[in-house]
Amino acid sequence: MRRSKKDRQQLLLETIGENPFVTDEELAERFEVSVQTIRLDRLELSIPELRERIKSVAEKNLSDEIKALPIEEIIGDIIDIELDKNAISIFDVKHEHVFKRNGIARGHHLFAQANSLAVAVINDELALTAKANIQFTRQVKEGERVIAKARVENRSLPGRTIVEVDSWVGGELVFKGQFEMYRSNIDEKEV
Amino acid sequence: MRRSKKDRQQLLLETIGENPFVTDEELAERFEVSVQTIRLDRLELSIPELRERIKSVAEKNLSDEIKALPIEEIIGDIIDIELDKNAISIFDVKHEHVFKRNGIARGHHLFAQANSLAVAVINDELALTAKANIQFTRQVKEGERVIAKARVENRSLPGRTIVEVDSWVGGELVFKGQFEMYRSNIDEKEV
DNA sequence: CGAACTATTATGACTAGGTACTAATAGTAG
DNA sequence: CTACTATTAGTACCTAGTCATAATAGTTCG
Repeated sequence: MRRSKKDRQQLLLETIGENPFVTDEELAERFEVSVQTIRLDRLELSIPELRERIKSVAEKNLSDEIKALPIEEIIGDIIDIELDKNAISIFDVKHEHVFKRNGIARGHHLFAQANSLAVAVINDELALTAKANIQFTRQVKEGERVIAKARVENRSLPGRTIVEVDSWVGGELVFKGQFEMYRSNIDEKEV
Repeated sequence: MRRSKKDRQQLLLETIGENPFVTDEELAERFEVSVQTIRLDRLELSIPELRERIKSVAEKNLSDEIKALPIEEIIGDIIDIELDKNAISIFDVKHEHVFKRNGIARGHHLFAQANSLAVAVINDELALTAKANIQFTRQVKEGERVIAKARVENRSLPGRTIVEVDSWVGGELVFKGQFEMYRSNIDEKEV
């Protein structure tokens, strides 16, 4: 045994988690076991075969697109949403989001996350940002995870909705914005 | 012939475009032709097989680096710049920048262009946005060219610089923002 | 009329990346 | 020694195709 069964299976989960596109054959080579062993492992761990994995990734994508009234191209992953009330999204700051020179996240990514969330939380297909008032209260670095929390204010004008978005890294406030959103379905009943 | 070859192939393109998960067999039933005919059609139209289609949908989704924003160092092309004074950039609104639903540009792209320009115009390697006050004054559609003009205000505070950015499409103002930028190379503490 | 051509269908051999099942072997524990 | 686990091997079968070849039906040209 190169590794214990348990270790290998743990690694297998991680490996497939990172890259669902890997075949049993490739995995067998990587772990220096036979293809059959990999298949037994997958069976025990209830990991579906390659094609099913790919399919589910694709379906997840497609279903996002279908249900995509507001959620078309959100920056960050929405993990919780209650339309017209509040929403939370996560955005992991990666290498491509930061200034090369100092590793600090470019402001527009934080803005994009907040703006996306503000658009998404509004229960309106055509929500658009009209104005925004924002502050970057702390610099965000590569590798940090930004949690944005949006809440819709009640004191909204007709046809306009105010959304407050606060973004946090750990316990620290890194971004604060007030978004004035235009909405189209002012007094209409919508589905 | 139930339909002409041309009609069927046109419909085939649309059908697969709407639902890439459909098999040749299902298509054959739908169009009342043999599976072989469907395959010939796909060959002529260069439509890849089901598995390849699913895979590409999945891959598109998985590369959230692309999804997260293909934002390089600068959004838009800077066509004129005078450090600490003013700068101009051009940003062409393409398909990937707009809401699918209505073809209106997502606010964060206009913000990103303006923010990028505000950072660039500051004669400081480590310029960062501290606050911004922005307005989206007119909707921008796919295909339009946005010209952003940044000018640095003199009335800046120590360690801070105010940059005004106005963005235009043709003669119309589409975006207006006031950016308060940090700068490090004034005798201030490191940021 | 027959030859030429297009469109369609059928057939068979082969492929990747599996599932499901059976069987053999190596190594360890009681 | 026996029981058991872990691993490997092999076979048949599956889906959703590719590729090549051939047969057939219908139409058009001369």
